[in-house]
Amino acid sequence: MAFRDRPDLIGMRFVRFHRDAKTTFDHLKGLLVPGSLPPDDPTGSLKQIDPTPGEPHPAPSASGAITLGDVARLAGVSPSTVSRVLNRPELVNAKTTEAVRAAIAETAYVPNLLAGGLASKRSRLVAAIVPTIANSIFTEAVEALTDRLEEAGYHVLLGLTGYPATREAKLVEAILSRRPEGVFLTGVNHAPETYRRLRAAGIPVVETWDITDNPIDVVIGFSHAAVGRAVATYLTDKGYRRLAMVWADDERAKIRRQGFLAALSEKGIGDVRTSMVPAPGNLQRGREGLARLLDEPGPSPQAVFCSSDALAQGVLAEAQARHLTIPGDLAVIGFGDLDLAAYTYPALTTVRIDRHAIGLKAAEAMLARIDGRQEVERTVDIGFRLIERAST
Amino acid sequence: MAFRDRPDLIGMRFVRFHRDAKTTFDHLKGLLVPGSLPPDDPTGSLKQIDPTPGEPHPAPSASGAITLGDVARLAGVSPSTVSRVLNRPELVNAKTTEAVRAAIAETAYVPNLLAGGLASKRSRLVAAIVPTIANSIFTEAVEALTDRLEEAGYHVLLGLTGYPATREAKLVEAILSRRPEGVFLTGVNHAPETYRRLRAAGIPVVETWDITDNPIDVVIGFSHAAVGRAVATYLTDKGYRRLAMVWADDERAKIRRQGFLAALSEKGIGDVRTSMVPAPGNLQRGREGLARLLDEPGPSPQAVFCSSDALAQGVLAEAQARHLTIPGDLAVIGFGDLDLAAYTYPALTTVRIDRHAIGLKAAEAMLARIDGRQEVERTVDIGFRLIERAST
DNA sequence: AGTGGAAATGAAAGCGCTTTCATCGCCCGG
DNA sequence: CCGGGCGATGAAAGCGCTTTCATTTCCACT
Repeated sequence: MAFRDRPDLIGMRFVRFHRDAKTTFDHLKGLLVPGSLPPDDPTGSLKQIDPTPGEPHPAPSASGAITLGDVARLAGVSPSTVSRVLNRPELVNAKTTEAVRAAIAETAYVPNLLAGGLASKRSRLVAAIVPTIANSIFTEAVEALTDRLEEAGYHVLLGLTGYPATREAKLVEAILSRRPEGVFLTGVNHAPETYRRLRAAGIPVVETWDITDNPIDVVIGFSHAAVGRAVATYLTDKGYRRLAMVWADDERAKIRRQGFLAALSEKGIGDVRTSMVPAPGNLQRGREGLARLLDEPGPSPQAVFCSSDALAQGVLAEAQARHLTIPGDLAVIGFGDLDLAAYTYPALTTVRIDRHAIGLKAAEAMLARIDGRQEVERTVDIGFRLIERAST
Repeated sequence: MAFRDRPDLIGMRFVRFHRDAKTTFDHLKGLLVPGSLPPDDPTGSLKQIDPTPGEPHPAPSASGAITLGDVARLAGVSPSTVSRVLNRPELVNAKTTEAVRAAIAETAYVPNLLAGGLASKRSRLVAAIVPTIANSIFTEAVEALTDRLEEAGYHVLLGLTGYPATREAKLVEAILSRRPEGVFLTGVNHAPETYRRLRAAGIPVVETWDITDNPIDVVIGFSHAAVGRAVATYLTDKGYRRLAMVWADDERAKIRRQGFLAALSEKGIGDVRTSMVPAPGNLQRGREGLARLLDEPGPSPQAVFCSSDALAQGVLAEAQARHLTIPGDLAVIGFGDLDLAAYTYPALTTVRIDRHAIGLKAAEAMLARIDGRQEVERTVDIGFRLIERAST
């Protein structure tokens, strides 16, 4: 209470300005580029190799950075040999390899993958394009993708499209100029322009988090309509009749909702109220969503289906704030099976998606494609599982 | 109950194999490279420009992809002019620009930034190195960084070091070969090797999530010790005496803990039990942590300080499961002010960090450095705020 | 009409690698 | 003792851009 007025408990902000020479790198231009020797060692061994006229190997790079040519001269071999040591060591004699490695260590050489990628036409880069990573269901897939590709010597370029994916088309265009060797996409609906560019790029494209019979290349996901139907069946089998939804209507949630409503109407349940909230769903919006539902006139629902676990958590919180017992007064079911779902109180019934598998399989599919392997599953349904817990 | 045995509610897995020609890209090698014409248009207008002997501009690229030279020939200008249109349009006559843009559109030209970066020594790449992004406190900073840098024409390379940051050194090494123009790092403690390489790279380096007087370059964060002290003061001022901790002891949490304990012992409170759990903290570990604390013999704590909100959420859940009233039986305070903290039941008292600001300021600092701007704040303490809610 | 200077463009030399192709020893079998 | 073949290495030609520097063009003014 009075605490908010206690400035001593508030972290102090302090900021320092340094205006000395170390503050910018201007004075180091062309000197402290990657791999160069420390400035306090102007007589480093490299400099002592005087590139006399007739010297067979390349002169030191003009820019001052250590290049593969510098390493080659120090090791007394040709640049091609250094390149081989780095990329195809099995082609090089053990003694030579050793000499080259010593030269690399001595010069603190850092290869330039921009140059390497240009020459070899292999960027060893993969783009991951997702709506958001902030407390999102996508992060685990991106993390699995990154980890697996890292092992294989690839790096991941992160592209964030926002929710809804308004920036996707421009992002894909921009990122293709990096010549990625693969693209990880979220969802299966993309701008026509995006399709064109991606097909023209001729690289593996993995669409995820949904399923389609007509993928650009590979799709790894599951049927959102089937999720909706499964939840409908589950809730009606449990005897719930007055149903409602708290829903953040992103593209894929929309399909879950349609599946849910279609299955319900087959069972003669037609009056399902939906409390729509903006995507992405979070705890706050879940609370607000349920509040709106309960404050409206009409019979109160027996069960609420939420488009995400985050929303469901909010629904749980709001229900508790209103002293409703769960599932007695209100049953709640979420979607996603976030880590927390098993540990909310009461534990949350939800739909589990193997998010890690999506990222991992995407990585494997890309690597297989890049290897030119013939048999790649084009449509992978990783399925889902309804996890029953205490909230229903 | 019986539901787990209802296979019809379980998402079916299905997998299809396609073995037709479209399954791999082998047959397209050198054809469908980025920017090439669609294969069903073999008489594309480009092909009709017969590169007769004496043709002043470059012949079509051997690899088949559309290059800047192809665009130049079609537009009837030199490659340098096309390059200018793309990078410094203010230097080019309006009519010429128009002709070049038309040629770019017609050829669906996609610039090659590997080549551009090599020639200009500007990769327009920034590396973001964080322990994890899976439901983590770091994602918002990475997202803000990515968004801001995207605007400026940069892309972000994502590097995941794991928890603890065992892979950081190797990751930094690998990623420097991409010649990033800046590096975003988590924490202020790094391997000596990492320091060396980063300094040698001569690029802006922003360390985050902590503070130090001796940053590699720029540090943007806050004092974890001060957080610990502030929480200690707050809890004791509220009258709590029997205190405990549920703690995931990562590098920075360790410092918060020390600050907390030091401030308490100054107040004569020395017997603070800590329930340690593995990092990263999550809801499950929070529950387990509190359970261990309560099941041990001895007086039960009046208040628990958790190293993260995720953990605090678990503590809340476990307390509820045990029918403890909060804060009457047990007060709970977290750290991080995740979105959900305001909406748990009861709402969680916690410490707010402006995560978004960390990413944004990091981006701004890098861009300022890259621009060669002189005055860059080397040490930025973004502070923190203790947010009092219902759980204490 | 002539001229100076700015604006616009082109020529050419790389950026730092990879990769093909050629060359050079060297060992083994005949 | 000689030729074939293989393992190991080097020479050189790019990869597709950017960026000086030089040249041409175009005006505004005298």
